[in-house]
Amino acid sequence: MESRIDRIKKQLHGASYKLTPQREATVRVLLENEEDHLSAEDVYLLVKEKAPEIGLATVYRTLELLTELKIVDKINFGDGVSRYDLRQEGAAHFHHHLVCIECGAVDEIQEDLLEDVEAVVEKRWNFQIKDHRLTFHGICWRCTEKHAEEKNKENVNNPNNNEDF
Amino acid sequence: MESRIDRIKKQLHGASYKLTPQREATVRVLLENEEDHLSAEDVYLLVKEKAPEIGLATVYRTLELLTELKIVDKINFGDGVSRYDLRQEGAAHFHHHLVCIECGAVDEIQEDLLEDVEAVVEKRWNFQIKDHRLTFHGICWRCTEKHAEEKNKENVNNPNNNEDF
DNA sequence: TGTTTAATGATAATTAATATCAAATGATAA
DNA sequence: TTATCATTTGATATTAATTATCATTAAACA
Ligand SMILES: [Zn+2]
Ligand SMILES: [Zn+2]
Ligand SMILES: [Zn+2]
Ligand SMILES: [Zn+2]
Repeated sequence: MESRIDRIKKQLHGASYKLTPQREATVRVLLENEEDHLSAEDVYLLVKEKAPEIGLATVYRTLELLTELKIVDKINFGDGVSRYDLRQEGAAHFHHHLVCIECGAVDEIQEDLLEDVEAVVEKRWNFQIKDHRLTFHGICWRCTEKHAEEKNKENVNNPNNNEDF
Repeated sequence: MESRIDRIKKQLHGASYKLTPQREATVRVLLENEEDHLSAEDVYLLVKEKAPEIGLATVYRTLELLTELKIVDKINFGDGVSRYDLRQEGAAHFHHHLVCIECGAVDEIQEDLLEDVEAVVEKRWNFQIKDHRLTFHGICWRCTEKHAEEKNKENVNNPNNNEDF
């Protein structure tokens, strides 16, 4: 954690920015909620817990800065809100997402999976890929399991249930 | 074109909606600009040319309705605006996009390309995929060509240019 | 220490999208 | 046709996310 912050500090310095206390507090919130997909507002509320004097504008500015430096990626899942996602250290590309249309959960896929597709696109469309966004919308494993359980319960209560036939 | 509108009309009726003159005008604008990626505001301005009495709210409502019926897909390329894209008739999935980070052009990929990836995701992550969004960010072929031309010109003007060594 | 520059916080302004509601339209049945 | 009822519309108010502004503060400098 500390070493991660140190490296981010160096990245900022490399682009002649400072890691101010407000920026550090913001980065810490992102690190502590690495698996979440927080909006600027979400980050603001969490940062305020440790640094109550921080302003919303500063959070927006910090997130913008981190995006510019490719420390975080900005993504929009279709609700009108931008969300901010720490990039895996050293990752060449942004990771992928599974958005559940039933429960709203957002799961991550860290594996690349797109290598072949990107080779085709670069060649056939003569397009130099710098980054990508890949999001699947569907039903997550938790919701699928829940459905199976419910169906089970139904059949126990009513063994002659023949909806399957 | 007319037959396409007829089929959309039937889709609306099937869901017990009417194809009102306002809705038809909106659909026509989408058909006439099929390769563009119009925002609600863009659509509004274009529709007003043929149906000046239409209100912005109606355009938003129509686009929402068409999205619900999967006649159009709503997509966001990272500027804060939703854009609306006619789905290919009969297409199972939304097509992919190439967004140029230099000139802003948005090109389309109609080929699926994701079949294998989706099979892996469905199995390994136990996720039932219903739809997807795939966007590549990079440099389009036009910008690449332009760069090549510029470099050429440079070398003609200054044959001893040795920046390549 | 004074001087310059960068960063911050409060708040105003902008913008996209949604909500509200009275009026218009359209289909339906007497 | 006319009365009736639900749907749709247009104008406008409202909400919500983001950006802009600007005076103040903090940091680097020399
Ligand atoms: Zn789920
Ligand atoms: Zn993520
Ligand atoms: Zn380009
Ligand atoms: Zn498209």
